[in-house]
Amino acid sequence: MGDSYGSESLLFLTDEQIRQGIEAVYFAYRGLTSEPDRILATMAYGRAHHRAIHFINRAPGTTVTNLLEILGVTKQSLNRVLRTLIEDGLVESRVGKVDKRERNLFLTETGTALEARLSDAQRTRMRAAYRDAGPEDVAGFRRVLEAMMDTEMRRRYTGLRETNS
Amino acid sequence: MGDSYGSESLLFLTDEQIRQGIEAVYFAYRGLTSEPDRILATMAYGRAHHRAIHFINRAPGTTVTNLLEILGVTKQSLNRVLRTLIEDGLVESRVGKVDKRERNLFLTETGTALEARLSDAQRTRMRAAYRDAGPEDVAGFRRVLEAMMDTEMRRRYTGLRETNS
DNA sequence: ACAATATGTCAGCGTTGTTGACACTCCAAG
DNA sequence: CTTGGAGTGTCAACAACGCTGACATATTGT
Repeated sequence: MGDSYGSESLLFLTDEQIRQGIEAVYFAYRGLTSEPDRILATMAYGRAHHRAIHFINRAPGTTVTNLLEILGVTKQSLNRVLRTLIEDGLVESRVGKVDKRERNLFLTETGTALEARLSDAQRTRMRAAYRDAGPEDVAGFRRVLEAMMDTEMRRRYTGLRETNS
Repeated sequence: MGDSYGSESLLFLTDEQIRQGIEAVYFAYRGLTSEPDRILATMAYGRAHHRAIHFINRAPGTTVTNLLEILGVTKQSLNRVLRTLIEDGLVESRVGKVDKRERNLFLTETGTALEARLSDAQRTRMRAAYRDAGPEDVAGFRRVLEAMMDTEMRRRYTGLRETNS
């Protein structure tokens, strides 16, 4: 493939080139989830559990509603996953201090350990890809991906960073 | 965010920076599938149907086994999807010429129309992202993503291109 | 003839998404 | 203080789409 998508040719983007980009995201997503999926399958968990664990770890103390918005699922669906994680002692749900209706979610030690195991697998792959490419490519990679997230998602995404206090 | 991932800082990649890349892929994948999902939901189809249609369009005449390898699912799972697509007249299954055990898959006119509608939605978003970034960024984007696909996937991916004759 | 391949199909199961309905707690406005 | 609404949890039912296992059929190659 080599320089088939060199920068000079990108002024005129064919549908074929665009399609290759779409497929690349699809395969990359699959590559990023395959290892965690294998780990989770050995303990009766799935990708939904991974997502919950990931974002609780990322923003400890987040509320259920906040998590619902980030994940874009219904509360019934999330609740089922959260319940098993709490029962299994991976997630702790504390009643909110200011608003007692809210539940602040935290990973327990066990939960943190699983999170680390799952994200290690992903980071290893990610680091390898970053290394195989190069710093310039990584910067471009990030800029295109951020441009791809729709407005609503970017709001959630950046909003989450502020929660991280 | 701005230059938080400028190229000079990437010589030292923190776990935080890597995690942001992982999340970006997740959100980008979601952004890429949300519109097609909405279209498909109106006609009793799902993402699995989209994937099948996409790769049959990409490599007309592909066999069932080939498709199984690309999609990485079981034949039972694919068969369920393929059956409905054939029944609904979106996909045509012709007995192989050289090997009569094989079935060569093609999109019908209706199937091609749906494929166009679905990929139009994705291409529009992709083009917008490419435009918001720039040629250099797009080249980096592609290089990192290709490095992310695991060896097996890249084999299938590139192998598919040759089938396209 | 026989083994292997490609495909299709049936039955059953698990995860994870959906709607709809309902209950409870708590906050805030009237 | 009462009432409305937000945040949360839960039950039931359902659909999409993965999976395994088993079996049938046609075809191919040895």
